[in-house]
Amino acid sequence: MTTKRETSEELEILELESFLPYRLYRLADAVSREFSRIYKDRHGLTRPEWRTLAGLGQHGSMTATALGEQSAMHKTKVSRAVAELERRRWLTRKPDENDRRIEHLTLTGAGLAAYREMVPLAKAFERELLAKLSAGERTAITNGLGALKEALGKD
Amino acid sequence: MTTKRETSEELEILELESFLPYRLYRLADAVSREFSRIYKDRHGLTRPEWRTLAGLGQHGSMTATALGEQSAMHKTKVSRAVAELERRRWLTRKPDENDRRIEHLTLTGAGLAAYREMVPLAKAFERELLAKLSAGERTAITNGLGALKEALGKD
DNA sequence: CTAAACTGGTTTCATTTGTAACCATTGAAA
DNA sequence: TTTCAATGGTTACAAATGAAACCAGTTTAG
Repeated sequence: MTTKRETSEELEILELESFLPYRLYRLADAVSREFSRIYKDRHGLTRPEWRTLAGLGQHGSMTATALGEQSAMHKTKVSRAVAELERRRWLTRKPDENDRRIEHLTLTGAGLAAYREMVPLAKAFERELLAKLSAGERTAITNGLGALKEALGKD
Repeated sequence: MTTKRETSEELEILELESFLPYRLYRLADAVSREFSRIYKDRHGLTRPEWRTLAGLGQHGSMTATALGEQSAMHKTKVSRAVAELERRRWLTRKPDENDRRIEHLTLTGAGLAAYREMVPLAKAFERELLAKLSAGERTAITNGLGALKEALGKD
C-alpha cells in the first residue's frame, strides 16, 4: 500500500501514523475542533476565553495566575481572554486588599448564565463521544491518559 | 482543596481537569511541545515543516495534497512548509507529466540526511516516554487512542 | 468546440499566538 | 531606609495560522 523504500535502513523510517506524539496531537486537535463549536458558534468565544469562563464557573473566583495554572495557558492568553470577557461584562475584577498587584476575577450574572448554558452541552458532548466506545475502551483511554500525564510529570 | 460552590446546581459544574477534550488537548500539547525540541532546537523547523519532512522521508515522494491528507495539515500550511524546505534545498519539486497542476515532492540528499538524523531521536523520544509506563498502561493508551479515533471517524 | 465547474496549489489579509520587554507593586537584603 | 530581585499582569512586536480569494490547469456538459 504505502511506498516504503526497502533499503537496509528500513528501521530508520518513522511511521507517522503510529507515532505517539503525532497520534495524540491529531486526535486532540480533532476532538478540540469539534468541541469548539459549542463555544465558538454559539457565543463566538475563543478557546482561551472558554477556558477562562470554565475556570471561573468551576471555582467561583480566581486570579489570572491561578487561571493560567489551572488551565495551562500562558499569561498573555489569560490576560487577553480576561480583557475580552470583561468587555462583554461576563466578569468583573476586584483588586486584592493586601496585594495591589492581584485582581480577583468573578463571573457576573451574564457570565454565569452563559456558563450554565454551556456546561450541559459540554457534558453531552463528552457523553456522546464516550458512548461510541465500549466500557473497556473507555477505561483504557481514561487510564492511559492519566498514566501518560503522570509519566510526563516526573521527568 | 478546590473552592466549589455547593449549591443545588452542583451537577451543573464542569470539572475541567477530568473533561476529556481538555485532558487530551493538554497532554498532546505538553508532549508535542517537548518533542518539538528535537526539530526546533536542532534545525529550526516548525511543526508543519517537520511533518512534511517526515511524510516525504516515509513515503519517498508525494504531492502537496497527499501530504496534507497524511499529516492532517491545511493546504496553506503544507504550501508554506514546502516552500521553506525548498528554500533550504531539502526537497525538490518535479511537475507531473500528465497533469501540470501537480508537483511531486522529493527529499534531496540534504533533506534525507536531516531526516535520517532525526528519526532515531524521534524514536528514542517515544521509547523513553513509553518506558515510564507499565506494559498495561502502554496498551491502554495505544488502544484507547485507537478506539477514540475510530469513534470520531464514524460520526 | 466552448463555457462552466472543479482541482492543485499559492497568496493576501485578518486573527491568534509566543517572546520579550515593560509597569507597578511587593518582599528580601544590606 | 534604600536597593535589588521577584511577582502579577499588560503591551508591543514578530511569527504562525485560517479563511477566502485567487491563478493556473483539467474535466464535464451542453
